[in-house]
Amino acid sequence: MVADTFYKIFFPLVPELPEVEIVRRGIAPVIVGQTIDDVIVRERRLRLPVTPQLRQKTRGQQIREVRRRGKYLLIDLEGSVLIIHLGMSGTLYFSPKPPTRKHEHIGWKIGDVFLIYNDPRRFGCVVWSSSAPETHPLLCLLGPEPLSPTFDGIVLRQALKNKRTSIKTALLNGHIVVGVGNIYASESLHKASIHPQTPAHRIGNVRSSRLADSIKIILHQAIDAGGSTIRNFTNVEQASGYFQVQWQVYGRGGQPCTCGGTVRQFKQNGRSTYYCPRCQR
DNA sequence: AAATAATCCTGCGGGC
DNA sequence: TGCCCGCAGGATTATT
Repeated sequence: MVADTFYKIFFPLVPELPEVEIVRRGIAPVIVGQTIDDVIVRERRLRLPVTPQLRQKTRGQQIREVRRRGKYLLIDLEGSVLIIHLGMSGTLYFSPKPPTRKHEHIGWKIGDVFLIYNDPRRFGCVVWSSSAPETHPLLCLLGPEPLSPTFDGIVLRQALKNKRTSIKTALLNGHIVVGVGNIYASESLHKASIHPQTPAHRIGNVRSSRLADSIKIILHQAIDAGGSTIRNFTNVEQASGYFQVQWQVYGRGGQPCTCGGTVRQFKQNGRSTYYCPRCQR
């Protein structure tokens, strides 16, 4: 039973893999095994239009499992699946009331609570699919999971060796690896001491191995920081510790790096990149 | 064919 | 105080 107060998980960051994983861990224990009693759709104009099937095909369905693929959340039903992406401003949280507030686009009535999809910028999507999510157009071309044991320096080097674009741009494209967005790309490259403008094919075996390890460590740290404070999504106060995560370079232009250098900011493909010119080569 | 630019959208903060 | 502008970025589409 969720308390009758309005609780909302708010991420100050754009949801990347760790944030989606934390959402997954937060909602799974509450909804797995439960039945979707009803679906309220208030706004269909998301990145992909919300279809009538989202309500028609899922009412009365039991929730079997909650999985994650990259930045996509997968809610398995009985022979079908909900594919949810939080875009840049999406949040999922529980409320005792149906969705009525601004940007509360979708609400699932599950037992005595509502799971609310809130997304001010509407860059996210909520899709119902009757086929296996792995074959869905949204997911079928995605690269490897960075936290999978099969993702390592060898795999990364192989994927980078024919790419002439910069390593930072390569990390963001979803084909080399999934789940790494603008923030964790900068952080991972800093940890691996790699300059963000390095051509991808110039990253050899040694640095590929270091980068793969760095990505895993950075993502795990973020998940642990959130996961250790957000036990479930019924108490927003417990989330405060998550906000205290300190990035090494992201958002710190002009400030000192731990190496004694000064963090710099510049644009790559319209996206802000942060790095330290002293320790990243 | 691959790399880059434009696009969607709202909230927020700076400047005046 | 309020308005305008720029900025923020995930993923798709269009263009070079």
